[in-house]
Amino acid sequence: MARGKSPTFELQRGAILQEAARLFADKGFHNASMAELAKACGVSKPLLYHYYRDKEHILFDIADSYMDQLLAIVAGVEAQDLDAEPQLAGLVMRFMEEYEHSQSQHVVLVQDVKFLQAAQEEYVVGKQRKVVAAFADAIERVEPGLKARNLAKPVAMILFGMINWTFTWLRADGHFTYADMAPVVTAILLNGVRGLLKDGGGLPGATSQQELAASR
Amino acid sequence: MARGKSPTFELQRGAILQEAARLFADKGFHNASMAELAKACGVSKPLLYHYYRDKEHILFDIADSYMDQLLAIVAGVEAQDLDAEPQLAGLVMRFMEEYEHSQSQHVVLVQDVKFLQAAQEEYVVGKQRKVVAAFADAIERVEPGLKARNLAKPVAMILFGMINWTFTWLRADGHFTYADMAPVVTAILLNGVRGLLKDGGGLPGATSQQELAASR
DNA sequence: CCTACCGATCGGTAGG
DNA sequence: CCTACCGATCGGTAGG
Repeated sequence: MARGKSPTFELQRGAILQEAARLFADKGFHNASMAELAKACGVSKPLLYHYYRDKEHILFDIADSYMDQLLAIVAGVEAQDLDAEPQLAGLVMRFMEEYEHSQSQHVVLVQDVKFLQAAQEEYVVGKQRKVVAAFADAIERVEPGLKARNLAKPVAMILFGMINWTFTWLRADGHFTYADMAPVVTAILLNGVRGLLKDGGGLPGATSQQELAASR
Repeated sequence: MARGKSPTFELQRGAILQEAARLFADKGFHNASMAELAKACGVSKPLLYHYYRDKEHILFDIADSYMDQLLAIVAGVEAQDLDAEPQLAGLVMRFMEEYEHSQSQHVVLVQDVKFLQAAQEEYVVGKQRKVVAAFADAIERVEPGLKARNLAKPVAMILFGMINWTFTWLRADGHFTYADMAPVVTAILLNGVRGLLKDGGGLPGATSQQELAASR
């Protein structure tokens, strides 16, 4: 008869996951060793293999469980049935709040997911696509004219650029905080998107582009 | 008397550099082997060590020479003595044009520079800081009010987020091109920054932030 | 005594 | 849950 797992199994696993996220984010997946991870967790290297089959499964669990967190945030904001602009602002605010406390997970997601096997990578990327679709929908509600030009998704990716890039320059202990920057990002996005469809707003084919080409 | 180096030395070195950028960007610095690089270059592994002392010097040369290219673009736009908005738009346009043709170099810069020795990393980061300062100055010229709030540099980093993140979603063969997206980014930035200092623009302390906190 | 370049193998360490 | 190891592959260099 199977004895079942120790009641502390999930706790230990979670501790390993958190330490691994920190280590992989800091040193990179291939430059971080299982021996280092074992030492950081205060356990032997073979014991790590009691909780995870191999190094790649740890990477997958970091990325997959983090995507579940982000999807839960999306669902939570959508359940509030907000108007278009507060909903988009809420998504940005909630994501940046989450990012502040998940820096390691996010860095791993961005820099190491490509090292997963194709099937596992695709599984994580599928969840990422759901998040992008939710943001694109929210953007489309704010500026419905973007839909006709298929610009909702590109604008969503531009927004993700603004907030995801914060990992390279925003420090939790720095002069500016995530709470400071979330409204700035929201303002740039909302003001920026509102002006996007006007004449001279800079859309492909508008005059500003040709002026730049001429000044080359 | 020193005979000097072969006339093809610099050509060979440049070819290795380009191939290494492609390989490191694709597989990551630590997951790419010198044997693979040698094979991709069509030379023996020992011959690589004739052109570069070790693997890390290749990484440094990729990042450092790429930063020189970006600094040259900044200098070129500044030499045009444009008005504030055309100058900022020009910087964005030129950088995205460059990015389109330097995807590998840019990915290496973003994901692998942290693996350099501290002194070499700091050298590259110093050049990055010059680029950021140039963009922050251009942003400040467009919206001088940002200076008092020390927001020029954060807004510059938000802009770099928009354009640097394109590496994760813009494909040279995709539906949208860099040439399509540069004006969109410029429009979002210019419209966004213009509205940033107005009441209700979403700056730290503005009502929108408190509303979101209340709706939590 | 230089450079250019090879096949073979070095000392160490990776994941398991 | 440990010590002790493995097959393989790493970055870098030996002799010629």
